[in-house]
Amino acid sequence: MPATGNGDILILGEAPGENEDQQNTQFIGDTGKLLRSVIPGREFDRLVWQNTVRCRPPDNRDPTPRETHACSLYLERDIAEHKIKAVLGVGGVPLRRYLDGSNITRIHGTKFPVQIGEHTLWYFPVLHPSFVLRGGGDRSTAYPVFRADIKSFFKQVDKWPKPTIASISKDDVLLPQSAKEALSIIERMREPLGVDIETSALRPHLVGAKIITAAISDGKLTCAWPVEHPEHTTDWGLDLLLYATSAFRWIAHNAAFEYSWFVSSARQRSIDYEPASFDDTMAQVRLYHERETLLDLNIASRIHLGVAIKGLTGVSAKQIMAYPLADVLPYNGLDALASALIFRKLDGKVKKEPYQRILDSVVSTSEMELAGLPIDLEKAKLLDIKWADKAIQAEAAAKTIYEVRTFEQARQTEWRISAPDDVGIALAEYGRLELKKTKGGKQYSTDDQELHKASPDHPLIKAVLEFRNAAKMRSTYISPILAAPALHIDGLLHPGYTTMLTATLRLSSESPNIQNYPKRTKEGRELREMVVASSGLLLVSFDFKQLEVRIEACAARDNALCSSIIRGEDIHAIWRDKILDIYPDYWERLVEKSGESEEKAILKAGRDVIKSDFVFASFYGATVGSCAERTGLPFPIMQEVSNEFWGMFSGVRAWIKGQRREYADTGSVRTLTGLMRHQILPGNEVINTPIQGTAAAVVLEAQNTMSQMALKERDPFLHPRINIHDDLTFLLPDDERLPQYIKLIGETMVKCRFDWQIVPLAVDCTIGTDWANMEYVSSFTGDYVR
DNA sequence: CATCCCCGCGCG
DNA sequence: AAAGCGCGCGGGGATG
Repeated sequence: MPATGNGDILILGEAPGENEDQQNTQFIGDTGKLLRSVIPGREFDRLVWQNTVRCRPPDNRDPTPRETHACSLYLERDIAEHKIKAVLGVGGVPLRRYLDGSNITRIHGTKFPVQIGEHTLWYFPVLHPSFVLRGGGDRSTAYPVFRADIKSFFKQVDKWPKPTIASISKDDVLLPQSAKEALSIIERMREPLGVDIETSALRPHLVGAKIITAAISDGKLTCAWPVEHPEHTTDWGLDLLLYATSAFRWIAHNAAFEYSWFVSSARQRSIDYEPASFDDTMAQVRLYHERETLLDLNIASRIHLGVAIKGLTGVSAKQIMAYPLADVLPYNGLDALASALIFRKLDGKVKKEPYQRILDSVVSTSEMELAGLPIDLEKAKLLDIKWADKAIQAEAAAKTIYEVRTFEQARQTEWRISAPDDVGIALAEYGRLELKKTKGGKQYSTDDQELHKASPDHPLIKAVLEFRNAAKMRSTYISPILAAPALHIDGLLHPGYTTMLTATLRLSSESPNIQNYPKRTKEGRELREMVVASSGLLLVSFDFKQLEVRIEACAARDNALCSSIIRGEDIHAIWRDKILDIYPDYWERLVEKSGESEEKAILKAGRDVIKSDFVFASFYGATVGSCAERTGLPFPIMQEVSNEFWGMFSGVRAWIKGQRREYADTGSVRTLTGLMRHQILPGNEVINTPIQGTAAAVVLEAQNTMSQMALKERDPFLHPRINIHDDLTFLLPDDERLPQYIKLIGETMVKCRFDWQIVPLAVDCTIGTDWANMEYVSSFTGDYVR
């Protein structure tokens, strides 16, 4: 099938459909209609239409790579003939042809250079109209993104510079043999310097972790040298690295990694070291692309430099220790080079405020990771025994139950209490319970709620839930603490944090995830006793009060909500009390749900339920039915409460509507701090993203401020030690200085730092010798502009 | 053996 | 079809 049309822009589809095949032309039918409907009319006479594969594959399947390849010669000819300057690539099939391993839902709307035959041109991927049609056409959640990308393509295509592909080769990497030689190369470079290191382990505090090689590049000159590589250890490698990164501004792809290795290596050797100011290409890329992922240096280099940097050496980062030094050095050097070049491409092209916040968080978060947390090993051992015992008992009890014995006899296999599949089959097929199927329809649903609904006091269900709970306590929360002393050189617990991974730029924590240690039930909270203050210190937590509600109030500028906050009302407690007034029977449900017996504790648990399952849920778009199910309130009661709620907060309701409109118009949403998110978003994420993202920025700003103060004053107590989204925890001296520290931190955290703030921020301060038994000491409320 | 997904569940 | 959002982790199972 020949190309249709005449002009300098190629619309490149996947493959002809049936009608298109018969009529010998591209993009007819519904998909073509939808595509044409979003292309500005004046552009039509410059369009050339063609498909990646020129013949229709049977049954409308995706073309194979071989078929795609076979047609590429024709495509080259079309491009040369029409002097095509840019390709609007429609859907995932042509995208994968030019950017291997990428995903259209992640990369739509991003131009990158491609080499097709002799020609270098821009490729701009957009969603496929058939994907949009499947989701409901112009009512689909994908439609705003589809339309916005195509509009922006035509708006910008004539302003784009000529695409270029960086000429990079591993022969560019110089291999100095001495400190003197390396220094003379580095001194010929121009700031800022791209820097990259290869290491034997992911984190510097792990036992046996070493920097094996290092590399520096300014985009023209690049050099790489061994530090502590098994083949060759230099006595100058580390010193040179520390010198260069303290004397010159530097750039890294994920600077937190480099920062924590540099600082940690210096401190371990008692070297006085202060890193120079730095930039982070991962942060640039994260903000430039306005969506999560797309962080990988290889993809970034492919998009921004035209070269997949990792493909040039054939070294795999995951098994770096398996390669000879002669392979590692060029690999290391090219990463530094790519980082230096990407920085220069993106410098000045990302929003300053969010970018600076990420750079600051590199320091504060690295310091948090490096500092680690003291643990009580004896307590951990006791808890391990306690929960192991509970697990054994629950499993033994389950094994005697009729359904399980029948399961094992009938199937002649052992019934496994930890396999949801076995649990479902035993209950539904060898017992008489009705269980829903899971989302994929593959198994019986056996989650807590479903089992409880099926039969609240079935002995097998009780045993399974007890076992699951005990197993989770041990494997997820206790065992990482037991393992910590053998893993880390200082014997402390070092949860790791990532700063750029999440959709809203919240931090996330891993190994272990310190952000999800149990808190809501008494029994679960006991696990927090494993995290303790070292002697002479106290754990001191500062928790932002109702942070997301305050932000939604600012975003919506809702009078009722703002006034309620300014009056200092506890909105979750108020709605809990309203509900208990209307429906006193709910008390029993709260008693059962919380497992508490004291009135105060039950009220607190009730507040938490209403907070997460009604107030927050409603603010983020939950339906009345879902709120009713989650809180355990009867539907009519929930309906009544909900009506009153929205009557009161009509401003929030209007803001929610406005958010949906903004997404429909632009395919993007933004936080109050200017962080954009441009990707396919289901309706309720459109609401959640601005709120959660703004809250994350507020907390990060406080974290960064405290950390900067700690470095400036040379007072390590001021470094936050834990970040849990609305909570910063510190380890402070338990002496006469404590009140001043608390006052300083509390007042700093609630300071008004944003022009959109029309209600105050507030924090509650709690202290304890362990992380479970924290007592309230004071609150701080900040200023605000109204 | 490594890697991915599913399921379930802890936190904000 | 969508059902509040955001995370990480462990066990089981399928895949290569």
